[in-house]
Amino acid sequence: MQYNFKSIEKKWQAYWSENSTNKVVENYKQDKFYILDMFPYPSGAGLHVGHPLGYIASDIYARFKKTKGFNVLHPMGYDSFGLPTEQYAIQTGIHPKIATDENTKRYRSQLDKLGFAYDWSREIRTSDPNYYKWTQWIFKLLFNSAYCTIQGKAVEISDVIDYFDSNGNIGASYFCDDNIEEFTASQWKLFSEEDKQRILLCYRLAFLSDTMVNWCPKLGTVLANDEVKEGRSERGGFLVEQKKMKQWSLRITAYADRLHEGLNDLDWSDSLKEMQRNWIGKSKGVTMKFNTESDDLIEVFTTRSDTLFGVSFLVLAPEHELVDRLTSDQQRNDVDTYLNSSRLKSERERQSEKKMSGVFTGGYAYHPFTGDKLEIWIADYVLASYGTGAVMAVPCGDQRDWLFANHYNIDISNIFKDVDISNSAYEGKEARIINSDFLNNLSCEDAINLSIERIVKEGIGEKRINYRLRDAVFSRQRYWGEPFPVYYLNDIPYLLDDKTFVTLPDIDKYLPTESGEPPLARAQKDDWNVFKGDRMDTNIMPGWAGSSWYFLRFMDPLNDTEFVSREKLEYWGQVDLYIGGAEHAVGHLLYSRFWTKFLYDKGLIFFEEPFKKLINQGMILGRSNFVYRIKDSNTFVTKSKKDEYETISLHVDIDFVDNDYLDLDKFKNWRNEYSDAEFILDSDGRYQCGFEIEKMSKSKYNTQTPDDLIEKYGADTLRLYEMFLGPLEQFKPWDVKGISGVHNFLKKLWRHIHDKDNNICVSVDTASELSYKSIHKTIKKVEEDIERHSFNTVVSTLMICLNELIEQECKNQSIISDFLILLFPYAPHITEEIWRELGNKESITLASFPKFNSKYLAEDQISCPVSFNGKMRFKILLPFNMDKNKIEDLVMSHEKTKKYLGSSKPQRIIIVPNKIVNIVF
RNA sequence: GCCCGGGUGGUGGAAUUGGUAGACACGUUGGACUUAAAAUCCAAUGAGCAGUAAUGUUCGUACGGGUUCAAGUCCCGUCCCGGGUACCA
Repeated sequence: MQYNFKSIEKKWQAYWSENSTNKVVENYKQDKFYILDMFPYPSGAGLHVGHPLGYIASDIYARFKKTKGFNVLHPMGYDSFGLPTEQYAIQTGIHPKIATDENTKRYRSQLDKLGFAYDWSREIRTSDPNYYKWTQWIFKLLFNSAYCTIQGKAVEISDVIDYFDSNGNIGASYFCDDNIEEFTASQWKLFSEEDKQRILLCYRLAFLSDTMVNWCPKLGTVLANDEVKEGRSERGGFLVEQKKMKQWSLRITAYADRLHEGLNDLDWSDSLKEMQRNWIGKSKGVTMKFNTESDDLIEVFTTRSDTLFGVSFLVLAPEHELVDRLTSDQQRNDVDTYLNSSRLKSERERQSEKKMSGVFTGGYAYHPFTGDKLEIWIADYVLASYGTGAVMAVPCGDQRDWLFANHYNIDISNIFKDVDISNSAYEGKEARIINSDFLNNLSCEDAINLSIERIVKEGIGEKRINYRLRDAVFSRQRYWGEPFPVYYLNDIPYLLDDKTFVTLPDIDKYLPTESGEPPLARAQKDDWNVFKGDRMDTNIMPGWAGSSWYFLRFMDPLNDTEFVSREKLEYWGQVDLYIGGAEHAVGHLLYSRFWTKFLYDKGLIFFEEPFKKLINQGMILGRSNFVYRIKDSNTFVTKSKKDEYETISLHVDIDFVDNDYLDLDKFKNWRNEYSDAEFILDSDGRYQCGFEIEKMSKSKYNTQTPDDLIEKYGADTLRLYEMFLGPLEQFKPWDVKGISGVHNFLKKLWRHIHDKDNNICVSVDTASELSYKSIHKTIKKVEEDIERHSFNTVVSTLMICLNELIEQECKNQSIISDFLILLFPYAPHITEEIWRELGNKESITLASFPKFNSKYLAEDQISCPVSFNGKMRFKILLPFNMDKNKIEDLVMSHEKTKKYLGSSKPQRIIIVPNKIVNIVF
């Protein structure tokens, strides 16, 4: 009998489950470590080999931290609200709850087979009413809060009321809002209750407003900006259009600056932080007011106030509020035509159009410094929703302005020294400024500073920071999500009281109503667990609502009176390590940070950032195989001969292919149409398939489930192999070719310490010096590598160590035990089995990491002199026990060294064991 | 266009601070064991040149330069691949 992974893995998985080995209990005296995976959306397709990659890494790190003495929280749950399940419900009529239950069951069994050490008693599902009632609770907090720009934090809505009672809101930008009405304190007091509510709605962090939204007709819902990729829905790939609708939004823009600044201290990858920075899009600049002929003020925003004297005209967005007043009678017709045509264009069409288009209003403005008369144009390359919706056009310094000026024959003046702008604008920042009055001869940076100073001093404008980030649309017109704890009276939204939450009502059909209302409008009065006012809110929250705070709930998932208890919150704190895919860079990861900062403001949690360290695991790509069918025939030709024919390439299931060679019988049996297929083969009688690396997908027949591989090699092998594939962060194609290598490693380990009858055979005699060297070298390297999350190199290190122990015929029990503990995080089943065979009563999960002893760590290598500088210092890598004369000889005999030293002798030699050494001459 | 990554044998990848490039594994080839297969074990394996051989020697980390006694690693320029993002003023 050899290494029987099937029975071993089954046995220990059952044991761990029966004995709740992985249950985590708060131990306030022990150091904690919180490690989290991005919880999965339980789709119908189940897991493929790409999914567990991050889970394996986190499991390894969690187990490792446990052997290092930490109390490790490593929970798992499901992000179980979402679109695909609902689409499935529409097609089949099956309630999303039932489909979700089935899918999670399947996920669970797949995860269990991999031997993960999750504490399943803490499992949460976002679609569980006991969970989402707390999501609703946070929504209520957001609704009852506003953002005070002076204090720089969220405040109670009652603070806003107090402020209005004594100050009104004239002039002050004391709170973040989207209100345009101004009123005095006395006017405020005279408003009706309804009017007050309507105004307050403009100040709440969760607010209802008419906004341009991304409407996806095919999905029948609105989408957030991060759910739209290149004008299409991220899920489904349907066209998305712009539409004005009354929607819930969250005022994330209030937090733009804190979200931007907070990135600096996070231990996240640079690329990911950069993505968030770009998404927030912070730009520092200045606003400037231009007087017009008609005595209006046009306010523009610019980051390049140094180019102030290069302005040749102004451009307004078509939606700008002054367009109508500025248009002259002669131009009225042209302007109306242009406005109509641009209104008909979707955002996408506007953006895809490369040609500049615009129209002259007939109006003029005056340059605030030169007094020059500037034409005012309208063009849709200026966006109404960014900055002030108007720009000062500097054709010599901005390519868009240059193209526009060129197209409409507007003069282009040059303010850059020694720069040719006849073919394009100069967008660099190196040139000196000329033709610019008080900015002449300054560098770009100095000119920006001086110009801002003057602009502010003369009262023409003020410093301003703009953000690209927009408020997050928070409602969806779908069914399978969190309902809002909101009812309406006279079309004004009111919250349900503190203790009341809405459970998702059952409905007969999951489609929108005939009148176009969301599916929840199908629910009759009695279908709701609570019904107040004229009507209930029939929107649901977006997919990211539940996932924006789930890491908090894991600390205390069963708490019925609080979202999480203070005590547990204080103990577990921030997530120390978060592992997941980079596709959530500007969605989930930004929203979680936003909610965390908000809850921090409310004094409910004690940290401002949710995830201290983040690792993005790279996607595992599939390797698809192709066969080549000769056109209009049922004959398939091998790869090497395909160019001799006119062929169509077809995806073929990778199960029928071994090492790119097709199993002809399996292929023929795949589908009826192939049963009498004919083949043109290679000279060796085989059919070779083509291949391509693509995303794993069912339709490409290139998915590989973990289940098949576990069946064939066992979970321990799969875990080791997924790590062995390469660096965690890297995108890599899945390829099973190498799996036999790690499987052999486990078999070798088994054989090394078992005899022919499969009995454990180790020795208690003292091992050789060499063997201690091997194991201690390995202990050191494994610890360092796991700590720096280099999970792939650990596997090699362990393989080398085992090879050495085998060669040394070392079966020393304590060395083997140490080795098992090192291997345990990667391969928990086989190590647990051997651990018990060695006579240990307790599970290996309770073992502690072996202590490394530096006395076994001498280097054997000698390298040549390595460094030379003017002071005649040399660096040399050598064993620390080598004597000085020998070193001297070594140095003196080295060819290149001789060249520099001639015959002089070293004066002093400084030796640092095992390190590079300085030799002073 | 802009911003981030990255480019190392036939393949996946090592090389942690500039210090023997190619660890470890796959694959391939040859051999042992076997009636045979599977399994296992041993050996060779970056390229070129010289040699019967041990061995010696030159080239070699996308390309071209540079710094250094020493460069896969640092600097400058070019090319290619991947990701993000875009009329954001």
